[in-house]
Amino acid sequence: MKYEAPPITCSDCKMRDLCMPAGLDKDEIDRIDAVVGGRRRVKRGETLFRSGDIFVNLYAIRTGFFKTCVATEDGRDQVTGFQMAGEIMGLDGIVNNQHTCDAVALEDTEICTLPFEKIEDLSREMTSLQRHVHQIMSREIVRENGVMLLLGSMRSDERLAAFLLNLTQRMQVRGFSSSELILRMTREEIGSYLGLKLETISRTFSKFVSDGVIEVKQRHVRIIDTEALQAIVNPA
Amino acid sequence: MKYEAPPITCSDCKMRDLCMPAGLDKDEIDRIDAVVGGRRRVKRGETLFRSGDIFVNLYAIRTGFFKTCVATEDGRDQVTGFQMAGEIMGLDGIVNNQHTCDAVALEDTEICTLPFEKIEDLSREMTSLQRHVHQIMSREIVRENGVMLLLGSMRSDERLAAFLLNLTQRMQVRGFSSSELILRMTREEIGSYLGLKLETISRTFSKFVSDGVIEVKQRHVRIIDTEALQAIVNPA
DNA sequence: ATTCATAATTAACATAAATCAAAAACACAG
DNA sequence: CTGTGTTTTTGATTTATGTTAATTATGAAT
Repeated sequence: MKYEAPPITCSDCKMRDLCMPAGLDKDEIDRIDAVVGGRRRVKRGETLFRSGDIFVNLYAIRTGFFKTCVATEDGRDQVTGFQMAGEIMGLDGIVNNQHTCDAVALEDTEICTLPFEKIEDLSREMTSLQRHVHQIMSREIVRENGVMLLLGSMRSDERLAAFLLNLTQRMQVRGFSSSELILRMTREEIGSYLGLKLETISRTFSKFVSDGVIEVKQRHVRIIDTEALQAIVNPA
Repeated sequence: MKYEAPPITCSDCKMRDLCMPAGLDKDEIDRIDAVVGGRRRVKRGETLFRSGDIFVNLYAIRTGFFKTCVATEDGRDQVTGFQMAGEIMGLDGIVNNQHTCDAVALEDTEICTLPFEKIEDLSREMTSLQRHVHQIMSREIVRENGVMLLLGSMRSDERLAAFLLNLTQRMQVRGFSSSELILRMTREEIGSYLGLKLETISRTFSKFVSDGVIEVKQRHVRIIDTEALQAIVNPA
């Protein structure tokens, strides 16, 4: 089957340092490898899980970009995050055995399925894994705290600058350029995440361009002046 | 010492159902009791932990109300939550062994100290505790998703209505009236949490009063028409 | 009781961002 | 290459919320 993901193991995976605990020995890696339920592709626009689905697995992204969104009953929705390779999705489902958000692929992706019960079983035996699971969840809590700060007390230009810096930082950790950026999401999705309308995103991009802080060509963004962006986020 | 908290154990604690796993036998309760590091009072205005503090403990609230806030470098800050009896604080500290928010008592409180290493040790042996810790963290993630939805896509009256309903629901779980409410926080703190200014909170309260939805006398709020509040949050 | 500090209300006015609208740029199927 | 739908940009206008300011309530301290 041409579209099956290659049968790669965690030991071979370049994202290992991001989604697994650091400093494991060979045996420990194999034990984690054994709980990974499967790897599969999710194509652009497809949904990995959606609100209301029974929770069984966490998912690690091997390649590609996702968004997660929550919705009100009357149909408004809110992007709650953009996830990239090495990040874990599905933590929202643990508390009530049911997902409370949708995870949608923003480009063709490959994901690893992590049956949560098995993760729990193994993390009772492996302190490093237990610690890692706790850290992943805590990291998500801290991230969301930051988004609350952004949504609750920043202006539109501060929000967009913070967003761009966050993306480049995460890309840099993954070995990509910290000044060159290809956005996987629309202006509307960025706006939803930042609590703004797409027109405001577009206008703010234009303003940054005319101020010489970035260059924008479609979804391709080049950061010209990182310090200026930082100064926008954090006016001295 | 008059101001020492009484040496109450989890077995005696009325909040047990909220902060502990359900359905434990006597022995299991005792084992959890043994890891609780201590109980102490934190008075109104005092800080339980603050951003930058080394993370050692989680804290369970026995009585009283807290707020948590994060801050930008340039001094703006954002209330990220209001916590009440039975809720757990400090999860933000796990990921980097350092707290990233401040926890401030909004009235005189009693808290239980939960040394996190001991929690981790015990939860490797007690599946129910392990599961419980995961649920608490996941619940916090889901809560913050909800706040993001509120901050990112609701109007001021919708935000305040949602806030009031959330508070009454949580009070009701604790055996209090679902229509009678004493706010422990100022208008400014509510505003910070909801991404609004205190004047907007005050105006919106006044509007709700003149619409006959609530009665407000200082920090005392009486919900007259719950359905109307729900309709504001979720316009059909 | 009186004073002082903090909190809350209310009004008038300013502004950032939303809304409405139109055009341009682009992606892609045929 | 051509037509069609989506995404993006930009401008004109409106509006929700912020800002400023003055007044009143409340509670704590003496």
